[in-house]
This record gives sequence, C-alpha cells and structure tokens, in this order.
Amino acid sequence: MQDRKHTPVKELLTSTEVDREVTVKGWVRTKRGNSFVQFIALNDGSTINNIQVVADMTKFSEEELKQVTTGAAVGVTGTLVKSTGAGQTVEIQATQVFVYGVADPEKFPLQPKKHSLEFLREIAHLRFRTSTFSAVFRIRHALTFAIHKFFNDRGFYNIHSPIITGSDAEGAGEIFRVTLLNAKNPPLKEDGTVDYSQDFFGKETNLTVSGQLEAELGALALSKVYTFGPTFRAENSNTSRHLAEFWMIEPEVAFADINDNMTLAQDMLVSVVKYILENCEDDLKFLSGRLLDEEKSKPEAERSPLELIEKLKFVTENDFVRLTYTEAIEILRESKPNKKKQFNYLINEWGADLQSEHERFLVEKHFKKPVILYNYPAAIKAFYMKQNDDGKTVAAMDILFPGIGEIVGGSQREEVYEKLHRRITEVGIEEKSLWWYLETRQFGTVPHAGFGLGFERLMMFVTGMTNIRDVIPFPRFPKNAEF
RNA sequence: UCCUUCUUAGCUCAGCUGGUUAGAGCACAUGACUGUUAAUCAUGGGGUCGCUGGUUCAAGUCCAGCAGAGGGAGCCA
Repeated sequence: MQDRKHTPVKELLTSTEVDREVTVKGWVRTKRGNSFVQFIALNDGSTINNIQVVADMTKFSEEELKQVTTGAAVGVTGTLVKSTGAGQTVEIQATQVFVYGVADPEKFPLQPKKHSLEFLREIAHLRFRTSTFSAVFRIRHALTFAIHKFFNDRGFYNIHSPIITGSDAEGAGEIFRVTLLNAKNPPLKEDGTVDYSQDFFGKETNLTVSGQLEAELGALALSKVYTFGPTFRAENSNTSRHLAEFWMIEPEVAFADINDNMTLAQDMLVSVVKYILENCEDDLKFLSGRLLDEEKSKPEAERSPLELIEKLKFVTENDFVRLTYTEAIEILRESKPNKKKQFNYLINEWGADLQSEHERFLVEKHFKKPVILYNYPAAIKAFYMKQNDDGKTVAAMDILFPGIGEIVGGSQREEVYEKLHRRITEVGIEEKSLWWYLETRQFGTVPHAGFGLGFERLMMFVTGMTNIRDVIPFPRFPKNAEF
C-alpha cells in the first residue's frame, strides 16, 4: 500500500473513467454503516469534497476497520465505480484498507459536525482538517498566486524587502525590537541608556512595519515593483481586523501619480477577485453556504444583502466610487446620522479624521459600493506623501470595502527633496536614519506612487470570514503566539 | 488600551429570587438494523461549574481580584 501510487481525490471525483483500480490516501471525515456495509468519507485536501469509500463487510472484518475512525489517516485501494447512492456520482469499492495513523476517537477533538470558530482557533494545528479552513487556505493560496500573476502580467518585479530593519521611520506603529542583548543585564552607555552598538547589528533593529520605503528604492530603477511579505506591528490591538503579524502587498510605480495609483489598485482588486471566482468555485460555494447559515441567527437588519459570490461579482462588475476627502466631508456633514446626531463623532469641520462609522456610512449606506477617498488633509497623514498645490492636502488615497473598512492605503510620494526634508523635520523624525531615502530625491528623482494592501483584509472579503484570525493559518495577536 | 457580554461534560448549551445526588443534544463505548449522506434506534460511561479569595448555616448561582474569549471602539492594513 505504501508503495502504491495514489490519485488526488479531486481528480477521481471528476473522472468519467470508471471500473478501474485506484488508490487514494487521505483522512477520514466520517464512517457510518452497519455490519453488512460501511461508508467512509475520505478527504485529502485536494478539494472541499470527500470521496466515498464503500467497504463490503463480507470482504472485511470488523476488526480490520476498527481503527478507521474520524481523523485517522488511511490509504484505500479499490475499484472506482458509479455510485448507486444519491450524494455522489462516483465512489470506491474497497479491496484493501491500510491505516497509516490512528486517531483515538475518545481524544480526537474534531467531530463530523459544526464547531465554533473560537474552539477551532484553539486547535489551529488541526483546523486545516475542517471543510471551512481547508477552503479558506486553498483560497489563500489561490489569492497569493493571483496577486503575483497580476503584477507579473503587467511587468512588475517582485522585491524582497528586508524583515529586519534599522529604521522605524514610517511611524506606522509600535515596533517589535530585535536584539541579542541580555534583557536582564544589557550593556549601558555612560548616560545609562542601552548601548545597542554592542548588539548583533551594531544598532537598534526591529521587525519591519512596512516594505514601502525599500520598494520606493526599487521603483526608482526598475520602474514597477511590488513587495509581498510579512509585516509586524506591536500595537495592542484586540479586534477582529488586526494582527501583530500580517502580510502586505506594496506596489510602487515610477512616473505615476495619484490617479494612476487608484486605477492600479482598482484593477488589481478586480483582477484577483475575478481569478478566485473562476478558480475556486467549490470552495466559494461552501463558504457562501456557511455564511448564509451563520447569518440566519442574526437579526435581519444585520444580514448582508448579497450572498458571498454575488458580493464578489458586484465588485468585479461595478466601478469604484472616487471622491475627495473634501467631498466626503460635505456628504457626511449633510447626512442623516450626522444631523440626527447618531454618529458618535459628529462631522463639523474640514480636517477631522474619519472614524470607522463614517467610512461605513459612505460605503454601506450612501454609495453601496467600494469607495476610494483621496486628497486627505496633510495633518492626518504620513510624512512621505506628496503635498498638493493647495498647501493643505496630500495626494493620499484609501480604498474602503463593505464590512471590512480600509483595505488599501496609498499615496503619491513626495519626490521634491526640499519639501520632503522640511516635512521630516516638522514631524520630528531623525534625518540621519533616513539619509538613504532622502538621497533618492537628490539623484534622479521622479514622481512615483504606491499603496499597501492588507492581504488578510482582502482574504476576509473574498472568503466572507468575519475574524481576521481565521484567514491566516497561525494568527499572532496580543497574548498569543501558540503553534 | 477603553466600553460591554461571556467562561458549566470532548463540543454546543440549559440551570429561575443562593437550598438534597448539576441536566440536555451531539460526540464516545456497547448492542440492533442489507446502501448510508451530520444515518437511525436502544443502553451506558463521562463534571474540582475558568482561577484565587470573600459573604453565608449553605455558592454553579452573590461580591472582589486575576486570566482568557466574543462583540464594539481607538491605532491601522
């Protein structure tokens, strides 16, 4: 059995070539039946669907199949035949069953029934074995591939930006320090502060919060680049939309402005969602059903108006709304919830930072489609963003998605040395730490733009999962680094 | 970090204004049944009621602290 070549379940289920001997290897989902015939639902992760193995009990002893329990790893050889039952078109009439690894039914935590996502999160080492999570992670792979394909097709180069960096320059959040110094007794300088010159890198280092600055360096030579890698934020964020370790896609394009940037982001989102619609139909159907099921227990007002696949098609078939921050403020100021004082933060004047309630109003109530907001007040945005001629806004843009909020944040970058330098001083960043970034504005600087896409946020949208901890295999968040 | 709800069997949950031996469904074990689809039916085993302390004759139930989880908010992607 161990030597025998086996066929993926996915292949067998779509096979029209029956009455031939086949071998499958996978994990048992359920076994049921009686003393005359037993049915084993086998899954090998190649598809959401199981293949049904039929064991005629005149050919097998009870003892032989005793270890074939939910969770056990087995190999089966038999004849692929048309099924006489209703649930499947083909099945395997077993001639030989081999148990690779048992799963004690008293102890194996997964049952052939619904488990709460919270419980499965506690057994993340086994949750791949469930239909929901195998579907989610197959889609995660497909989405990764679709993103690389999109950029490759458009002539972008993938840049591997460093994970350990010496700059926390972006100010994008709290950093995770990387050090080999003895935490209990670090070397000290004369003034009593830690002497990082004795550390591994000879300076303070941390895990990256963004690959953007490095991507810019690449774009100013290769014209079109993107990064796709893990980023780390030590924020004490306890929400269903934040992780301490998450994956980010950051394209950067030379000779491009804020409008090109918005078009690129929209094209990318439409393209990758289309790819998933075309290539992950079975998994999407399952997740759509799961979502509908879950929403049944919610009050009608909170249910989403579209089911998952319709929601994805809606994004690929409709234009995103583009409006300036200033226009958004006008709409919000005149909106019903603002006049009736239903917002927790009322919009009174230009310059206010938008809260999630405002973003949700625009996306879910007012426009009912993805919204791109651009030209934000400089005061509420990062130092590297292109300062507009009006003297008060920067060429920044955010893409807001229904149910998820901000999925993309980007901008045209400030390419003029003097303006960038002045901004760095204003914000109080140490110029020395960014000498290399500033230098690119002195040697062949050009207008350029890029954005950051939170991969897990996109995963949430595509899979309909509502907690970000369920779209990454092993989530990292405050008080948890298990597995 | 803030607000709020929750923590009872392997899982999902019930347990009233504190009062005998803490319940159900599923799962598991045993048995029955000639093709099941989360199979069905019968029987059975399974609990330090999150942890620590307090109030009380008496605490799963009331109070306090701690820990963890869910939802919302902030920070953001």
